[in-house]
Amino acid sequence: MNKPLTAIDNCSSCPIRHRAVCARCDDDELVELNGIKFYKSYSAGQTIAMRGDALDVVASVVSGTATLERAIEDGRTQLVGLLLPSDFIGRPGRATLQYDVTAVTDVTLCCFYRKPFEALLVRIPHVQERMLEMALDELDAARDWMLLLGRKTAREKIASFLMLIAKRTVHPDGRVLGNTSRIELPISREAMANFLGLTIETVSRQFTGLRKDGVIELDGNRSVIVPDLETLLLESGDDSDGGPLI
Amino acid sequence: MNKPLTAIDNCSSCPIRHRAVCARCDDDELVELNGIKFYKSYSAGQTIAMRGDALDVVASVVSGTATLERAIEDGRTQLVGLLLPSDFIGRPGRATLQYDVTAVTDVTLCCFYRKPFEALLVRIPHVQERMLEMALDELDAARDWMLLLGRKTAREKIASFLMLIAKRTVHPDGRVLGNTSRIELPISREAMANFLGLTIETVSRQFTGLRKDGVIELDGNRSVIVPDLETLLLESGDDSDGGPLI
DNA sequence: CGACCTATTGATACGTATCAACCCGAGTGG
DNA sequence: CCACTCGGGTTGATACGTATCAATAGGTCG
Repeated sequence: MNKPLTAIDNCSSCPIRHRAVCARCDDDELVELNGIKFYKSYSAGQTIAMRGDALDVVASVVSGTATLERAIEDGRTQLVGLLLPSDFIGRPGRATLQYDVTAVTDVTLCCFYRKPFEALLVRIPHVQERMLEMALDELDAARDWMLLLGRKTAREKIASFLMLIAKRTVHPDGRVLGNTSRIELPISREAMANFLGLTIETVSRQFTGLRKDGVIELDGNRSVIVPDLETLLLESGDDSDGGPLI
Repeated sequence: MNKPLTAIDNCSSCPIRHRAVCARCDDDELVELNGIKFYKSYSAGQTIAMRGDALDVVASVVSGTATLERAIEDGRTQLVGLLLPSDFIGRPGRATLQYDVTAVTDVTLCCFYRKPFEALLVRIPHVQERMLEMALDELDAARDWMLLLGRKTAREKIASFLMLIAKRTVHPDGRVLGNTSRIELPISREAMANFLGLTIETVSRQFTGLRKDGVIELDGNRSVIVPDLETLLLESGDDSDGGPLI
């Protein structure tokens, strides 16, 4: 499913070249990054790292989907990040990982050892600028997610989640709204439940409810057809005047 | 209640000198910051800025408490940030504000016009480094908050909130746990409810419950005495092995 | 003193969790 | 080729936690 590594071992042909931490780098800087990067792949279901692990490596997601989650002892789990291609894993300046990272599909990472990467942050301001921009974007996303978790109903949560995936998936230059669209769900019902602060049963019931009301159609477990994205947006409880998210 | 502006108009005597965006600056850089900063004060209850406003100014909280919140049309509101001294308001590179910002106590801000501040970010890497560090800290805090909102019970939410305030309030060098402590609540029951994804009535009931169980004592509406912080920590549902947050 | 705001307490409703059964497609092995 | 099992998903009955609606209490200010 993933491109073989050989196809992307040169940064200039990398699929996340223009969205990841390296987005602003010029050719010279890219050469430097290229020199210290290495790829690592994980198969679906595999644990990439666990809370408390030493954080020796930071990485960008090149392909596939991973999750960031936080758990309490009694088993309750909250997904706190959905890592899609171009998203960054790990944090410069911190020695241990705060969250569990899991590959939900086959995943390929573009990795850097943390120490040299930190040194590089200082030398190449373009990387640091992009890191800051990405961190602030994630912060905004996290805050929207807090509104969802704290104040939205189960149905609104599901609709919001579908909109989120639709937005992240669609061509960055393309329009999103106003027409039929197929949404490929990157995660299972259980992961969705953990993302939305719900149980798997409630997630399932809300899918059924939205289907019966004609808002969505289901095509297998991992694919949703949305006849009218505007209707779905209304169900999500989000302001229409929210401004462009990407 | 606040120090008069004249007492802090020199950066070197500023109370947030070592925690705000300027924390890593040397004396020369401080002079440059000093040259373009200006103070602005708001009284308790005042709106500092609203969602959609042009973001011409960015600022650090010097004293007082402000909130960042997100609302949906029907009145549901979620607090997405609690801004205490040294916290930063606004985002370089973005032209409009995403959240409503309100002063909950009298607040003094150290302001910069956004454009010159952005230029300064490029010139003074120390500021950008610190901005990145602070953004990542906030991201971690937001993720912890997502766990709270999505998975914790009302009682755990209240206990977690009290622990959060205790941690932010205590002397940065001082120990927190193991002894009696008085926590001054910076916000009203309503704001707490909006922070925790609860109603004001539930917040009140949980306070009563924790009081009846001897976990806390109430001294007026804005002050909580905690006989044993360890007990409160247990009530919060957080792992004890969570590592130091600050 | 009365008006008002914030917080508390009470009665009840409602949404989601919980517990349990069932369905379905994919492997797997006889 | 079919029976079996297994994991993920759906559906149903019921329980429980928190929201909602309503009344009361306490403090502050005019």
